Amino acid sequence: MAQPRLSKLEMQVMELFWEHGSQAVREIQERFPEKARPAYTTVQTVVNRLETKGALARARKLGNAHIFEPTVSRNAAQRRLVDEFLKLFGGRMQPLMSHLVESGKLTLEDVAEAEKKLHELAKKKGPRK
Amino acid sequence: MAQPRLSKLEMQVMELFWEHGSQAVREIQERFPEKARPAYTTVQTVVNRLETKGALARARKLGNAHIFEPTVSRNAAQRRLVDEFLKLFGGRMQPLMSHLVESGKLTLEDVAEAEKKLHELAKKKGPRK
DNA sequence: TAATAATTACTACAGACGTAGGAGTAAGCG
DNA sequence: CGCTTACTCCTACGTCTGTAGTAATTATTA
Repeated sequence: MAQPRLSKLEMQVMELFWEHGSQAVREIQERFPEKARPAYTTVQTVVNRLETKGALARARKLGNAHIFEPTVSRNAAQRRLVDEFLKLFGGRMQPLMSHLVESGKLTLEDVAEAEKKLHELAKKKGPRK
Repeated sequence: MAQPRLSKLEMQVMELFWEHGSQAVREIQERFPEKARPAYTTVQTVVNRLETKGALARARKLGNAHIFEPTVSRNAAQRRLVDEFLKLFGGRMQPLMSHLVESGKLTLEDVAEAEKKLHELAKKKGPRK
């Protein structure tokens, strides 16, 4: 498997790595909002699983603690999620977009931004037939 | 819980209900593409779970078979998924849109469509400050 | 109505996840 | 060099999902 699927909590942990770089389990754990902070060993388990999945690697040791570093990019991981998610909609964008619009999450700026990107991409790749 | 989360397979089954209306387990099963058709009892299990979750209900009997009918709308279920999915992105649309664009799933038509919807919505709700 | 076919009901099970406890071990401190 | 603290390693466990078998029951039909 290229990149195995990452679960919700695993993504949250990865997010902390992408945002703050290499760090130890303790640091990760303490970055969780106090109100919803998992036990140290819970974070540890997740980190271990991420290591097994090849999303994190041990970079070095600091004292007796392992410092982990991300080995997949946020981009790759998110892409993976988006692809999978789209399948739930039968790959059809229309319903997805509708929901985004109706829920108020998608703004005109977002749309404009997307349009710009699309045009750039079209230019780079060459206009299709 | 308003609508409990529906899994991938559960969504696939629901999709068949939304598309074809009330039907029996056997029909559902046979609608799966032959190449990836789960065992009859697998479908049955999923249908039962959907019933428990309140997404399907027994409408009537035909012979000794139960005819199930959907009790949640496709719209509501999809909305649920979209909301949950967005959380994985910290609610930020930008990365999501980027991926959609880059994967080539989002077309200019989709964007135009979204824009139109946004304008309609703005009109209906009244222009904000 | 007795045999046959189709359905339902119940049970099972493995893998992924969230969650975490406990034992063992290494590090630093006094 | 013991003591205390922090961290790792291993194990566990309940829930959800995908998957499906078997037994019991109901229809159907010859």
